[in-house]
Amino acid sequence: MVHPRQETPLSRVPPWAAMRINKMGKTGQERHSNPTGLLMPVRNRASLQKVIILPMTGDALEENSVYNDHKLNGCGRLLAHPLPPIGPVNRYQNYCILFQNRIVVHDRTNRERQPETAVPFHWRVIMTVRTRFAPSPTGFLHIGGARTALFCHLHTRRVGGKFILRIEDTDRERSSQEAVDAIIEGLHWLGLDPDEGPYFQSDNTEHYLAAAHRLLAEGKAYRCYCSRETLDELRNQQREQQIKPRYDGRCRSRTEFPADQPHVIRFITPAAGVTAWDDQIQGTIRFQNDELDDLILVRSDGAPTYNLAVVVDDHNMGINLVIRGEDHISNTPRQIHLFQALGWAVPEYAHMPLLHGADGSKLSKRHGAVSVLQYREDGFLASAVNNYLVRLGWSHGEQEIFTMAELEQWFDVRDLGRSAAIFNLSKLLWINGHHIRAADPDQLLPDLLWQLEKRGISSPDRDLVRAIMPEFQPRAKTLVEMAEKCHFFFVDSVVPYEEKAAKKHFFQAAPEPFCALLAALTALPVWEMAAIEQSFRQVVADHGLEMGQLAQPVRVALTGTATSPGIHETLFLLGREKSLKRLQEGADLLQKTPTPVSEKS
RNA sequence: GUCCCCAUCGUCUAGUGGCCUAGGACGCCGGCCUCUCACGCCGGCAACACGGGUUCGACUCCCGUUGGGGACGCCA
Repeated sequence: MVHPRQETPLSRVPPWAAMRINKMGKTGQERHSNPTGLLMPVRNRASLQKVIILPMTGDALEENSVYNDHKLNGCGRLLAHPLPPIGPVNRYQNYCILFQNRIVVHDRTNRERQPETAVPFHWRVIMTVRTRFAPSPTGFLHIGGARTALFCHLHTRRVGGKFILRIEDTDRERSSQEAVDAIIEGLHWLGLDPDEGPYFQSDNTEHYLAAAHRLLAEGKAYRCYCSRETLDELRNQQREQQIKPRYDGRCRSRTEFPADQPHVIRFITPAAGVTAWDDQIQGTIRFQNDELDDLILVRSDGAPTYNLAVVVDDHNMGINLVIRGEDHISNTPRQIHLFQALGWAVPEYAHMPLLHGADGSKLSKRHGAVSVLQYREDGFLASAVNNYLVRLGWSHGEQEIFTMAELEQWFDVRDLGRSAAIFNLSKLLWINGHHIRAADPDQLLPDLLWQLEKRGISSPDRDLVRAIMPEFQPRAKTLVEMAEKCHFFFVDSVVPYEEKAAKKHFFQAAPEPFCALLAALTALPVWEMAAIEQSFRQVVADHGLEMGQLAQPVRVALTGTATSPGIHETLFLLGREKSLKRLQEGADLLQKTPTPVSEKS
């Protein structure tokens, strides 16, 4: 049985066909049989790498020569050269040209044939997916933004595309250099460095204004002189009437448009009809055009607005896939109108579900939506944060733990679910623990050293830290926790002991076996694991004890706490000098304190 | 209020009409391992929002209701 999705008519094969096929395990290319004269939409020239025509027979088509196409008069002007074919091509039969935003495939000799009798041939389209992450530098990179960037990055990796960083700083009041730096550093930490950029919208103001003035000249935009007060009043009235607040277009009917009086430039939104697109995550989304008002393109201070800047940049930068949060869905029809008014190709859209806080609303500062760099501070691994974020809305069988390499191979934005996910710290912790355990100790070393230094241990012994790491990897969910747990290795003395541990495990111990162990270890010729274990077991056996009866008080003496790696390992790693010193301190304390067993009753 | 989107265990998810007595993961509870703490292993609790259709058959398709979210700026 053929699934409906596979029945897409060839004439409607989307430009990201290459990507879709890729998902099936191919290499980003595929053959299709087409009738001749097919118009295949290509979203944006910049995205087009090459088109390869593979007809059944014939000679090679000449490369780089210009072919005029008279069949398409009225559609626009010829923009492109023929695309280089590979394989034998009959120059009088099949060729293709890039015409505006379409690839036109022709078969001259068969021009008069009916489509059903036309000789089919194969084509391949290889596109470069270009997507962008476009944060506004009004604050740090938070976890939701990081997720968007991650999805952009992963998706482009799989299809060999480009991931572009664009800083949307058209609001100069609220933008700051600190925020720009924080965003770039945050992305870098997560391993999401862009392939291109950062580009700054503040560098492109002239392009936006040129586009706005072109629309003005073409009668697709107009000057609006309404004051903010007028607009506020209008909005309030509309809210009272319980209708959607929007500009009523009153300045459209003006007869005078003096350019020297304070005004904004508004876009003339189509009054009727429907604007729809096939969202790669959400499916088809439709808006009635009469729901939309005339949006502002240029502010009264002459600065362009977001919607204008986005459209101009997406076009100029050759963006053909926009991956962004679903809070942008309502901007999309407006942006599509602008693309159309400017005669530009509309990109594909993928609106991803938002990340929510525990209360189920959009993640914000209120939820402690802190900078991603705070997660580094808190001892999380970038790979774990990425792993966690990608599982919010995406899955791959029953696998939970992923490496970046796996994600770059498997992630496809079209596999994302459509419902919002709630951020859940305990699962992040679990994943982080996994990544810590799986990590190469050498890779963790710089971060753990950093965490130790933050805890006041100046220049910790690098070799020692490296040596103890494997003991602590399974015992810590974060590097902060790891630093806490191995802290005792780096201090001069652990006295006084942690109260609870001392009371429960230390002061109840008998001094004799304790001192016997001290003596046995002191007598050891070499400080080796096997020898330490041997001595330990001997003392335990000699005094007729259980392991724990000696191990626990020793552990307290060594670490000041009731928990640590295995007691032999701890002794060995702590080293002869420190171990014996701490055992001696312990022995002194035990002998000074006349067994206060009765205290507990 | 209007428009748009969403809806499976507490949370993240699998599920594309019969493989579902609904699978996995986190968390939680119990156990095993054990010198402590972890790790690991075994087991348990726990969900298809509701109501109508369509169908021999609905978690899956359609409609409605309810609930949740988003948008409605001279912010992005």
